[in-house]
Amino acid sequence: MSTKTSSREKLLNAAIKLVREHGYHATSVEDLCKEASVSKGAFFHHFKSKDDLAQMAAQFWDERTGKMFAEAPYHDHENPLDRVLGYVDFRGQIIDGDVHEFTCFVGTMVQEAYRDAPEIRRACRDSIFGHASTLTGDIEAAIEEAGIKPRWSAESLAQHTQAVLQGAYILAKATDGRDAALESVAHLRRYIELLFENEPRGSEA
Amino acid sequence: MSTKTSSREKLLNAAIKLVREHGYHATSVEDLCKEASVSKGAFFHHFKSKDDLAQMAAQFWDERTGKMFAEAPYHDHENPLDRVLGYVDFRGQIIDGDVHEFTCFVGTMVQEAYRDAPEIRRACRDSIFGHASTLTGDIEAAIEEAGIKPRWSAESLAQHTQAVLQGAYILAKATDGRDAALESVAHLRRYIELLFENEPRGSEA
DNA sequence: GACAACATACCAACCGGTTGGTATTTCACA
DNA sequence: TGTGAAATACCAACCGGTTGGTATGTTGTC
Repeated sequence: MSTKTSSREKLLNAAIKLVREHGYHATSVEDLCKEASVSKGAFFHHFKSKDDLAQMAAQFWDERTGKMFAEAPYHDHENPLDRVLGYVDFRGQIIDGDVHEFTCFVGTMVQEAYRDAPEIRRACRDSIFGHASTLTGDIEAAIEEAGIKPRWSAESLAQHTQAVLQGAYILAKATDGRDAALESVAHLRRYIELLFENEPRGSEA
Repeated sequence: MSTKTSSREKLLNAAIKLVREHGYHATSVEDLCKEASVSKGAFFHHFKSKDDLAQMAAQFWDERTGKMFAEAPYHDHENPLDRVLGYVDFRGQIIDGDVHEFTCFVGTMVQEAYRDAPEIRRACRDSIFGHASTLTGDIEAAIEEAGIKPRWSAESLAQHTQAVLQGAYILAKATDGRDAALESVAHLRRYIELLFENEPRGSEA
């Protein structure tokens, strides 16, 4: 339990920072070592390869963001729909600062790795869809509480929230600003509100 | 008017193909030359640099897809809302084949270039938002026809459709399949339907 | 003295880009 | 219509720098 961060963790954090800024292939092993203030020897002591680091960084990101969302205040709402909408609001709140500070590490990386690095792809997929699955319980409860029989599944809506967020980040990158992203999050919130206001109640439409 | 495609155009097409498959930085100039069956000399005769090709390819993609959407059948609907929903359905229909065949070239590239290559970023932004703007007219007409006074703007909804599509492509890449993307497009369609069913009519809510 | 945790020096392959040169097309003017 | 000079289109060989990865040595700790 040393006070200073281990080399391994410094490299993991460097990967998250530099990949979000420049992308995976544009970030060299030397860039990562410089950012983490470690030698190349240390890098290859802790990781088999650059791809190995990427895979581990995806898991590290998943754990880090997992904790952050688990501790977020939106879980405190009694009403399950309020928890879902609270999640969306929370996602809007953390769209702040520079683009590379609020965009998604695994969403960025999977675009560069999905075809040529299947292990990275799977690690990113697990992070995105694992995070989405933390929403399905609340969505299911909201469906039950509203007494509706939707044609869409809770899982599908949870995954759709991730699609909207990932797409919002692309608009943010394209414009180099957060405004377009926030607009999309507002549309997502409105969609969920409409879904629970207007689905047919207690019958298959 | 020669029958064979020019070297310049072959390189542009090679860029679109290889960047969609492997990403921008993972695609080397030599890869592009091999794919286009031209020499490196020809490459640098037609383009100042790799970044220059990328910028030109973004414009080329914009023109190509612009024609494709201009000729698509959804414009034929009399009702403007049907044209908007027809557009979304059309976007769903072209999500077919391998992932790299239906994903967006400029959306992929802007993620790798937004910070270090501002000219590429701008070219990608112009393509995405220019395409979005082809929808605003129909959305405005649909608003007028429905007699609603929405809190959202036509432009904002048009841009949101692009966010959903870009995000859908990320889910497709993460899963290496189209199913999750199609689900998100279905959610987008449902959102637009709900917006025009349920907005307050003729008054500010 | 065994082992993890590094550091240094190094490598072959590859990178974007340049060079000097040639084949082909275009076009003004006799 | 013929001609020559300029512009265009292209090619193979090459360049210095960078790449991911390795080989070998050193240090601190149990």
